[in-house]
Formats: sequence, C-alpha cells, structure tokens
Amino acid sequence: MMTMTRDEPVRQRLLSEATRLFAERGFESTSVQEIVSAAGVTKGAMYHYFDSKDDLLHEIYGRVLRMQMERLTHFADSDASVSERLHAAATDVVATSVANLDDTKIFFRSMHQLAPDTQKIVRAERRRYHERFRDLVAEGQRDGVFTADIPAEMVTDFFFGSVHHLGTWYHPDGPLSGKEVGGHFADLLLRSLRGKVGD
Amino acid sequence: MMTMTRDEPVRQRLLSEATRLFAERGFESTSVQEIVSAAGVTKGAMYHYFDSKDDLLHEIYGRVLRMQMERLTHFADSDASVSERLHAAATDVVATSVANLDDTKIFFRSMHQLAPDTQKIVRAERRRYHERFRDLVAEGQRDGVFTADIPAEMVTDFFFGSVHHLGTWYHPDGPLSGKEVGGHFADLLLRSLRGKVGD
Amino acid sequence: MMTMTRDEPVRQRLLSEATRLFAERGFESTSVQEIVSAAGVTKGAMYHYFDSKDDLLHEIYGRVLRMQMERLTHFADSDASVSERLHAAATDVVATSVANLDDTKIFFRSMHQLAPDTQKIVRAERRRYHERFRDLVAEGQRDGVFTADIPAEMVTDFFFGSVHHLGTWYHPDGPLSGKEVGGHFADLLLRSLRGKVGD
Amino acid sequence: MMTMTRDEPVRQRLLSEATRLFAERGFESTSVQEIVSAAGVTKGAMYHYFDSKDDLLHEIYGRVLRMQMERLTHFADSDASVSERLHAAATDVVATSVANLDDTKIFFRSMHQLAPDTQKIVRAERRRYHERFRDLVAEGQRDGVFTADIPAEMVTDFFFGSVHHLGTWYHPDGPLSGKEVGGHFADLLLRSLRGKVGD
DNA sequence: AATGAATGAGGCTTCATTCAT
DNA sequence: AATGAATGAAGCCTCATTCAT
Repeated sequence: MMTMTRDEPVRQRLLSEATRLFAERGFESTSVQEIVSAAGVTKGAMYHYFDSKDDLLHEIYGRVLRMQMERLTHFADSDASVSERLHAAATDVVATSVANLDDTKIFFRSMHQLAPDTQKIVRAERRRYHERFRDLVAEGQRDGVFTADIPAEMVTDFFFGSVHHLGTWYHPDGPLSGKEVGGHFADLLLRSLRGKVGD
Repeated sequence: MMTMTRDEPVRQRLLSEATRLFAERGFESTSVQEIVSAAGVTKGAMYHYFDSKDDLLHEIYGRVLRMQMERLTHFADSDASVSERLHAAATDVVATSVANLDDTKIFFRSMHQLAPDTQKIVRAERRRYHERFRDLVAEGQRDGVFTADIPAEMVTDFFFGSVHHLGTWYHPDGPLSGKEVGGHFADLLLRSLRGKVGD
Repeated sequence: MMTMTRDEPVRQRLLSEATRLFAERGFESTSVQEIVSAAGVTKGAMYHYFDSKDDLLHEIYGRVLRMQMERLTHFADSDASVSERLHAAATDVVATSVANLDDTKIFFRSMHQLAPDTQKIVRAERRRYHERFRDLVAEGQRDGVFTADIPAEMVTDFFFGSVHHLGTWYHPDGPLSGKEVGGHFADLLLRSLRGKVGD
Repeated sequence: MMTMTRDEPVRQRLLSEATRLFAERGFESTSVQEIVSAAGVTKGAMYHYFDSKDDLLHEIYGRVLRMQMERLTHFADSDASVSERLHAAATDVVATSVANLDDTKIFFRSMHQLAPDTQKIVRAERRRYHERFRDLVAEGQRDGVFTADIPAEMVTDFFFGSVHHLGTWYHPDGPLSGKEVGGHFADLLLRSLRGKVGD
C-alpha cells in the first residue's frame, strides 16, 4: 500500500557505479552506457535523475566535499590543543580518503573534465575546505606552536598533495590500514611544523 | 623540390602543442585535429612521426622521465651528506616540475589513459625513479640521520604527492619562484625526517 | 477528495500552449515536456486528454478548419452579389488568419508532420474548404462578372498562398490591422478577376 | 595522373539527396543517416564537407537565393517597360520555383529550423531579394503605371505568398507547365495593379 | 614528407510513450 | 484526473585512424 522504495535505489546505484567506473578508467573513458549497464537500468533512467554525465560527476564531488567539510569542522572545532586538532584532522582526512579511495582517485584527476560552470562551483567549495584547514595551521603559527617560516597556505597544499596522491599508491589489502597511514602522515606534517630545532 | 624543413621542427612542434593542450584540457578531451591544427600541419604529418595519439603521450612521458631521472641521479650521486643530497634533489624536482608545469599537470592526470602496454612501460620507468629517491631516504634512515619510524617508501609517496600536486595550485606569476617553493618543500621534508625530538 | 479543476481548463491550456509553441519553434522541435510544463501539468495529464502528440496537432487543425469553414459558409451564403460575397469572404479569412496568427503559422508548416492517416483526414477537410471558395470564383466566372481566362482553381490557390504566407510577415503591432490587410488582399483579388480591360 | 574528380561528386550528391528528402518529409524528420545512405556515403563523409545538418540546409538556401537573385536582377534590369519587366520577373520566379519544386517546398517550411545565426543570414539575403522585387512594383507606382493604393511592400508579400505556396499544390505531371502557371500568376499580379478602373 | 577524403565505431542526449499507482 | 519513474529507439555529432596520392 505504502511504497517503501525511496528515491534512493536507482539513483544511489547509478552514483555508486559511476564512482567505481570513473575511478577505474577515468571520466572520459567511461561511457554512460557502461554506467547504466552496471547499474542495471537504461539510459533514460539516468537522465531522469541526472541532467547529464557532467551532473553525475558533480554529484560525486558534492558528496565528497560535504562529507570532508563536515568531518574537518568536527575535528577543527574540538576543545583540544591546536597540535592535537591538526593531528586529528590530518589523520582523519587520510583515513577517510582511503576509505573512499575511488572518490580520491577521481577528485583531482577529473576536475578539469567538469563543464566550466560546474567546475567553478566545485572549486569554490573545495577552496572553503582548504581554507578551513589552512586556518588551523595559521592558528598554530600565530600561537608560536608551529614554525612560521613557511606560509600556512603552502603547508596546506603540501599536505593535501600527499593526501590526493593516496589514490595512486594505496592498496586496501596492503599492510597498513587507513588509520595507520593517517597517523604517519599526520606525524610527518606535525614534525615538519616544529621548526628549526637543530637546523 | 627543395625541402627546407628538417625533421625536427614539425615533430617538436607537435610534441609542444600536444603537451600544452593535454595540460589545458586533458588527453581525452583533446582531439588529434586540435593538435595538428595548433602545430600548423595536417593529420598525415602527425601519423608520419607518431604511431598514434597514445604514442604522442608516451613520448611526453618518456621525455619527462628521462630528464627527471637524469637530474635525480646527478644530485643523488654527489659527494655531499645524505641530508644535503636529499635536500638538493627535493628542491630540484620541485623547481623542474614548476618549470615544466604542463608536464606535471599531465603526469598523473593522464597516466590511466595510456594503452595498457604503454602504461606498463611508463609505470616501470617511473618506479625506478621513485626507488632511487626512496633509497636516498632509506640511506639516511640506515645511517641514523633520519628517523626510521616511518617507512622510506611512504615518505617518498608523501613527498611526491606534494610534487605532483604543484600543477593544481602553482602559478608562474605568483610571488614565489620554483626554486623558492622547492626550498620550502625540501625543508618540510627534511624536518619531518628529523624524528621525535620533543614529541 | 474534492476536485475543483473542471475538465476544460487543463485541456484548453494544453491546446493553447501547444499552439503557441508549435508556432514558435515548430512541431518537431517542441517536446511534449515543454508543452506540459508550459501548461503547468505533467505528461500523464496530457496523455489523459490526448492520444498522442499527433492528436494534439490534429485538434489544432480541426479547430481552425471548423472555424474557417463556418465563417466562409456564412459569407458565401449571404444575399449579396457574388463580387460582394467573395470580397467579404476574402477579407474575413485574412482578418481571421491574422487574429489567429499562430494557427496560420502552423498550418502549412506542420501539415506534413501529421501521421499519414491524420493527414488524410485534415487534407480532405481542407479540400472542402478550398472548394467552397473556388466555387464562389467559378460562380462569378460563369455569370460573366469575373474573367474566366484563368482557372478558378488556380485563382484560389493563388489567393490562399497569400493568406498562408501572412504568418511569415504580418506583425500585430505593425501599422495595419488584420481587417485592413484583408481589405487590400480582397481588392487585389477582385481586381485581378476583372479581366482584360485595357490589356 | 591528374585527378579529374573535382570536389563535386560527393558534396553534390549529398546536397541533392538532402534537398529531395527535406522536401519529402521535412528537415526535422529527415535523419542524417537517411541522407548519407541515399548519397551512398557514410556520416563521416558528410561531416567532412558540412559542419552540421544545419549547415547542409544553409547551403540549400544559399544556392536557391543566389539563383533567384541572379535571375531577378537579369529581368529587372532589362530595357523593357516596368510592366514588362515585372511580368517577366514574376513569370520567371514561378517557372523557376516549379522547376525546383523541392527547394520551394523547403523554403518557408524549414526556415525556422535553422539555427538562430544561420537564420539571420538567410533572412537578410532573402530580404534583399524581396526588396528588389518590391522596388519594381514601387517604380511602376511612382510612374503612374500601377495603382498606388496598396503598398508595394504588401503587394510583394501577396505575390510571393502565392509563389511559395506552389509547392503545396503544383504537380509536374499536371496539365500546366511552370511557364504557363507563371504567365497566369503574372497576369493576376499585373491586373491587380491596374487600379480602380470600374470599381 | 605530407595531404585530405573517407570510414566506422561509438559517444551523449532527447524524446514520445507506457505503466503502476 | 493525474503523477513520475522508466523504457527503448533514434538522433546528431566526434574522432582516431587509414589510404591513395
């Protein structure tokens, strides 16, 4: 009587399969036909839920960005010291990137394939995320906890380069968990901010 | 009757324009027609010098890898201390990546677009480069100069992630030269290897 | 539970919007989605009132033909002289075509888009209308009021070509009203039927 | 040794078949596939010679307009009286329209299917043609040869409506040749311009 | 060394229509 | 009376590559 199928199933399946395929072979090399076949529906169904192939990619970006921003805010706004907050946030973004490795692979590889307008929207959202992280570094620098001899902006780019690169080398069945890699990455970051001890 | 154009010019121009276009809009989104138009020749000319579009990309990878390997070897094999050698090598790869920003943009973005066989060749070459750099880190760790609590392999991936990410944010007309960014990056790397001083 | 919308409004709105859109961009270039969106309903509603997109167009033709036939009959059956009757009928069809310019634009432009069977029906109806007008011309020729050196059939096609062409050049906000244009057209027609006065 | 095949064959065949098909079933209802199949080539060949389906239609319009303008100029610039020149031009445009009935069918039926920019170009060209004809009428009115009680502009629209309508009713295998119909049409036009003799 | 016509496969998208509700 | 998800066919166009010259 009352339908239980929410609007989720088909739409969700399309997003999942698209994510998997885009990560596997790239946005441009994945055909809409492959996506809908994998999701078990027809093209018409896809165009019922999404405006275009571009829109599908846009949704993937949106999902990732919303999640990462939410998590970053959570860690950045805690009561711990700035070192602890930055360490926690850094560990988490690595763990999350590893847990959603397909998203990570797609992120920087496919950004330039988005339509110009869509790209602008995504870049702006991404910029906000970047700035929230950078502010954490800057806060530590202002407080004298971190060395200030390298611009917070560059430190952030330095670190996120490493994060985005995870998709290139990390394998889920390798020896280290995402959390462990995250810990190492956070250590590397924090140490590099300790300044010119013996230099 | 009289041919003035030597073999080089056309081939070179094709490679240059292809590099520029692949960086600007991606490999898959650049048509052979666009490349030859930009180079001022016709398709026939391109297929005279290159086997395929894939081959063109392969050449770009080859050129980059040959150059980077040569430079890395130069710095890694010098007589300086391992710290100095790693610092110099790190600075140089950043400066070189920035000087050839289009190559940097292409590198990780388009690797998966190469034909499987070509890809295998490029990955192997890239692996050798990675290992040479990693060996430098491992050498410092063995010698006790660098902390060994994080695998040299991971440190290398950590650092090269930052390097490859340069294409995403560096602008030639920004405030910092490639050498300066290289210096900062090398500092961050070296410091993060100094180990658990006060942690 | 309580439905306020009567059958008419939605059906009428669909016909109006379809007419407007078909005139504006053509039958084939107008999608069912555009029609129902413009009418503020969904596709299901349209398929409730009409069998198909073709049926919608058919209804438009039917409406126009019924109206024009009715008006022509009115003028053609009056008591006036054949010249007066033809002049009045000619004036009126122009004025009416101008008053319903969208219908006029659609008429000959989209006839061939109708399904074969529907087309046959429309053409037959149109033929009856044409014949009624032609008979008026023929009557005048038989009575010696009009010159008979040009077949009534051709005179009719000559005149209706001009009428159907109105959609191409007439603008409601121009200097002349539909009635005025009708008067001029009727004059041109009647004069051309006066025969070889000084020729 | 020396190739004789001019760029004509394939391109010409494509234009011919497209003209035939557009006239037969309309621009929108004719697929590119149907055109190239009819011409015995593949789609790629068509897109080698034409930018788009729209461009193909544009070429058809161009060809017709160039021809008609040339012929009109020829008749309008002769040494005969204005009546004779107008009669000759009117007769000729009808004969030519009948000789190229497919072009005539396409002309007003498909104009609105052209891309906005293409449409603007075609309309401007068409406008020039229209004005040349109208000037002939105006000249006669100025000279007192034709009655001036109806604007030359409207007389021109009146007449060309009839001409464009030819595609709807004329059949090459009917009793009258194009020249004969042209003569009748020209008579109707000229007579309607003789003014209020006995009215 | 280089051209340019031509292929054939495949890509994204649109759309009229149906159907369960 | 009306919704909206889904289909399936078709449409326009792009493109890497080949080949005769």
